[in-house]
Amino acid sequence: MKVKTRDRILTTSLALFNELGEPNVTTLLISDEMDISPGNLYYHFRSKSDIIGELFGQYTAEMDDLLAIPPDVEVSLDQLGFFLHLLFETLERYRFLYHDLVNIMSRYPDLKNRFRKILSRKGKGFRSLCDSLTRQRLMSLDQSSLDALCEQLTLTVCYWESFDSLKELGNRNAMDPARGVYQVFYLLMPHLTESAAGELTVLAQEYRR
Amino acid sequence: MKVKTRDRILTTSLALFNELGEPNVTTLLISDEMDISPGNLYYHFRSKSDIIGELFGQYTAEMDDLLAIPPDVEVSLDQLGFFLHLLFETLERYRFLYHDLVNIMSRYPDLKNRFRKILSRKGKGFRSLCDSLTRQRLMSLDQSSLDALCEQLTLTVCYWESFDSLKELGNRNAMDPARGVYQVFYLLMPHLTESAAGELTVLAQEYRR
DNA sequence: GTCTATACGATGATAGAC
DNA sequence: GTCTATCATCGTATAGAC
Repeated sequence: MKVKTRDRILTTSLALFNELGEPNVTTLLISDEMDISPGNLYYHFRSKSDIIGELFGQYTAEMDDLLAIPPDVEVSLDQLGFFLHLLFETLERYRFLYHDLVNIMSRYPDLKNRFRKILSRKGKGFRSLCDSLTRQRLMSLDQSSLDALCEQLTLTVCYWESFDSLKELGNRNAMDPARGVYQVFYLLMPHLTESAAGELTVLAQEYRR
Repeated sequence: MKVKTRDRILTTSLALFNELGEPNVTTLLISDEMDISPGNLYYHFRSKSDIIGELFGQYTAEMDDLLAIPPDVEVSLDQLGFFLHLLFETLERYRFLYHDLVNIMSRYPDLKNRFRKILSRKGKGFRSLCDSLTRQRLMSLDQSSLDALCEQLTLTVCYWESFDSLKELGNRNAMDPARGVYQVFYLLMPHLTESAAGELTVLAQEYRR
């Protein structure tokens, strides 16, 4: 069973975008990498922005799936770690989007609002998770602190990969979702009750590299 | 006394880069905006990357100045707020650098190492400040938490502006350094002693918008 | 120092045969 | 569906006159 060319274009583009940065990837490079002709690529996609739009659609779909957290959910710290790991893994797979955000958004303007929607969904997801921890009396926060924390969590998941890969340039450690989970754990730590914080410290060691 | 053309090129470029994103600003647009010819621009700068390199030099110089924090410094919370405000203000003035980081770094490769140097300098600066707070018994942290906190502070100052302007797209609130200060205050809050946290809460209100 | 004119290369995209 | 041309455009950069 052969993989459809259209899908191969998407996966190849994604890989190249992540590796080289979207602006450095020409339609010629994509078709070259796939051993097809540029004309063939343009048979499947009307333009380069269409490819990006479709990849963004995939990203959105995966994120929506991940962030569909019921407001009455009860998460354990273990489950939280698992969730975060999945989240960082997904963000890493579409990391090119955040590497040249302004450039990408300015060339494909409809992406702006779609980006903002995802952003607010991330914030709401974290809110649900924090609420859950609060209900379980693992965490205790006043309103302002909670707002600031969720904001901070959202910022961190969005930009952690960019930050980390800049710091670890060419390092083998780079691009391990676990590093992100570890960092977020330490963001939550100071707001947890003593026993929960102890548990999370132990858990954090498993994510440490 | 006339401002030198060379300097006007730099300030005009900076303004346009910040407003439109560096990849969207052509040398023609710069010279057009200044009412000079493209040839004239190329008389003063050998290439577009030279302009970016020089702007990056300015950014580095201002940052180095700001981050030259003596290890034995004693800062009050007030002074800390003032420092953060200056820091965010400077980062905002050179925000284009972080808006398309990968793209910029890939086209002007020598910037990579210079970026990393600044990054590590930021981390060390925050370390000195935290050490000062610790010495004054305003803050208390184990080693792992301190590392994670400084990492988090560095990430936040680098990407806060990008994050905030994405969230507040076209909003008037956007691009006020005070918002960044407020956010960083809440990052420090949970690690402070009760009285210091109270003081910082009050101070944070002044930065609230 | 500043201008006009232009070369050059790269890239997104199309036309038409197979 | 896929290929081989080929176009049109744009952006950087240079040459040479004033």
